[in-house]
Amino acid sequence: MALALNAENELLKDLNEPQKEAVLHGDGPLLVLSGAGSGKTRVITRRVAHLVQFRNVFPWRILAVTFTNKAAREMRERLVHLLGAQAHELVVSTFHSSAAMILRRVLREDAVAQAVGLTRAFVIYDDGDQMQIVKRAMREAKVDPIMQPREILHRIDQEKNAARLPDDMVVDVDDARGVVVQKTYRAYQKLLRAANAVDFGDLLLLLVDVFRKHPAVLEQYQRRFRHILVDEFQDTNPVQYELLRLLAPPERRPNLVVVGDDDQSIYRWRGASVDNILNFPEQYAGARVVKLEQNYRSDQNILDAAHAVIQRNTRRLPKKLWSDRPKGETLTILLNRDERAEAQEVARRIHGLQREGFIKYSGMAVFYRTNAQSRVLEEAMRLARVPYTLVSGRSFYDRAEVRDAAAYLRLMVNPRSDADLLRIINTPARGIGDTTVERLADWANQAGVSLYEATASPERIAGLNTAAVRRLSGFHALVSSLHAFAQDAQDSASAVDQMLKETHLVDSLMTEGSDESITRAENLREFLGAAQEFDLNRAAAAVAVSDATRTPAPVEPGEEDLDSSPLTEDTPPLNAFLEQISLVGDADAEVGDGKVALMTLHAAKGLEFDAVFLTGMEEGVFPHSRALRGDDVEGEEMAEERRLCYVGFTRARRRLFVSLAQCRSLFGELRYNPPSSFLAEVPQALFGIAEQELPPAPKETPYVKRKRDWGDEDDGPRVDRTYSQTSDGEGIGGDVRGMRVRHNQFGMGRIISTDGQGPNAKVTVDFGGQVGLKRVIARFLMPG
DNA sequence: CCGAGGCTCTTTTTT
DNA sequence: AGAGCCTCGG
Repeated sequence: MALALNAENELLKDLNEPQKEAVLHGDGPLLVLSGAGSGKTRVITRRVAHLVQFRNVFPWRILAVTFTNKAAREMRERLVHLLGAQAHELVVSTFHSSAAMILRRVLREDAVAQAVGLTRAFVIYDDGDQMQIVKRAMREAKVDPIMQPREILHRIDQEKNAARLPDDMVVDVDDARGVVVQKTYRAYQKLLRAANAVDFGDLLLLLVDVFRKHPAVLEQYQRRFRHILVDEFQDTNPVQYELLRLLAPPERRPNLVVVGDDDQSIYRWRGASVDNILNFPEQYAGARVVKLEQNYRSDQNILDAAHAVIQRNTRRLPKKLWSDRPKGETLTILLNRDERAEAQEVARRIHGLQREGFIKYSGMAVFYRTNAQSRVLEEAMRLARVPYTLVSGRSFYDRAEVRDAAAYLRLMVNPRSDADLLRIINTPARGIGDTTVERLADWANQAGVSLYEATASPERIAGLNTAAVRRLSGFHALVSSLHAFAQDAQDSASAVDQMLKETHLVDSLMTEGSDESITRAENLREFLGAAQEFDLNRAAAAVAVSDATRTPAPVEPGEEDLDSSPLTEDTPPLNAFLEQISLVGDADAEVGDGKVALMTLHAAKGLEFDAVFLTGMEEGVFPHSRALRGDDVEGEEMAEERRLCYVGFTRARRRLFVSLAQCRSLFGELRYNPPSSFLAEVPQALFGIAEQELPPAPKETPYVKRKRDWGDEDDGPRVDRTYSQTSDGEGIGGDVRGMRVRHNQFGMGRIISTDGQGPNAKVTVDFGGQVGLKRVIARFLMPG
């Protein structure tokens, strides 16, 4: 017993009071309001460990849900560290992954499968597939072409996020667009079911639907999951919340622990509703509320800056983040001529920090608002030989050839998947062209069968010549053979291998012989490698939860029938691999590893770094122009941008660099954006510079000049790219920083930063007083 | 039936 | 600037 007590103290020893309170909280709902860097992941993992070790809760009765796979992976690792092999019996995954697993499970029951219209082999469609289906749905529902497919899809997604099936939509009769959405939505769902496919939204929505309609099924899971913990609760959308309410009904005072920070809610656009966290205490009457307000991560200057920005938002839950950390270094502004100069400057600073020796590459990160900004940054990192990883999650699986391979795999497990069939019916080219496909599709439509089924007897299809018939038969034989193989496949690698062989995907690329096609062939081999790795991991996990190590099933009366098996059990190996691809993405792109991390602000949530570079701090870039448009009446979009800024700032432990460019090319036009309004919100002392040195606050509208307006003439603004291209990121006048200089017109000043080198370098000089910051050409300056 | 080339339109963030 | 869509010529 003494030993156990010691162990318990061990588990609690480095926690502060509110953290302990959350970890030790007994039964009933709990809301943990946790500010940035206040140790919430630690609280969740310790609580789970505590439940298992000291409250004798079976690990398989605990469901811990996160939003991103990164977060889930990290949590699992920490739990393995705390609990050992038992941790593998916990269900730790994202909302979508756990919903997918449970959905496959409940489909075991015929009644459910019937009602939902899916089999256990269902496949998950991604964004591209969804677009295809929407277009087809629009045709079949014969809707007025008053809306773009993209927009309709967005509306459908929103409906799903709100937990509404087509029939649940409330549409006004004279709301023409609403009618279009509803009709398309209905046809869209029919097409998905016909293809034995679901989209991301369905994973949650259909499960909610099943639970609502089959109380007995729901009850099994209510009984099984005695403890549910949700991370990043501020980002739950209504379907997710509904799922939680079903599994943990408020009136039962369930053991539901939700952890979140309303200031870090950045997924409103995806249907997340901050109200979920704001109203939780009412929804779950009697819920305990614990606030984690001590920040352990960032130096005070950084926290002050973050606070200055976020406190401009109204409608926040009252809390005040504090820290006993030192003030630390001041924040640094990097003002640059254009985005290339910006990227180079960031690379240069990264080198600088690394050379100082206190911060390693792996402790640094570069953030940006939109993915499009990453390209220039990547280029600069390569040029400057800064090791970096692009944390985008899915780059590898987004490549065309890899998606082709995935489409074949999905077709293997589920030949009815029309979207996949259409994708690869002529890849590699096998002489089945548009006309043939159109006739095939028409016939399938008439007959009410899938495209694959239609290829079974192509001779029945009118208008096809003998060659086309022969080719379709050949294709059918291929898919049917692959399907048969997939039925018996014990692992995913053998299926991938077989698929690559039979389809000649690799061979055809190799015969093509171009550099590019060889790269693509290599990607496909890498895809096979990914499948092998996946199989190994799965096997290892299976061993960990094998009967030998399994925590015994319950012996409590009335619980003999409780299913304690791993949730993954019902997912066939190939589906599991596919699920990993679509739900988890590229697991290789891990943070750390001696490399600087490049990512969007959204991807940065939940991470922390010694040094953070927040690039593109310009009005229109960040905050994004969408949030600045007039249609944001509530200011909600702007509030979300501000929260995003808060998230970005609070990722930094020690150093925070904010950088901006005077002009930047966007969609082929040069844009002159004023500095981000967020910069003006930060007290200037935090930058360690006097008031007048700051870039001017945004007032004029961004100056935009279209390229074709100025053609090849030398008039109009131009960016001289030669500086960016010739300089190597080393010593672009770096040593003149702080130097005193004199200018004929502006007088005495101090150099803040430089772009380029030589007499034509652009130099930012602080002239003080009325003049303030000016950018001037180096040759107009005299040493002061 | 296939590929090349010109055209348009686009972009926020992701499970 | 780049991707995807469409049209045209082989």
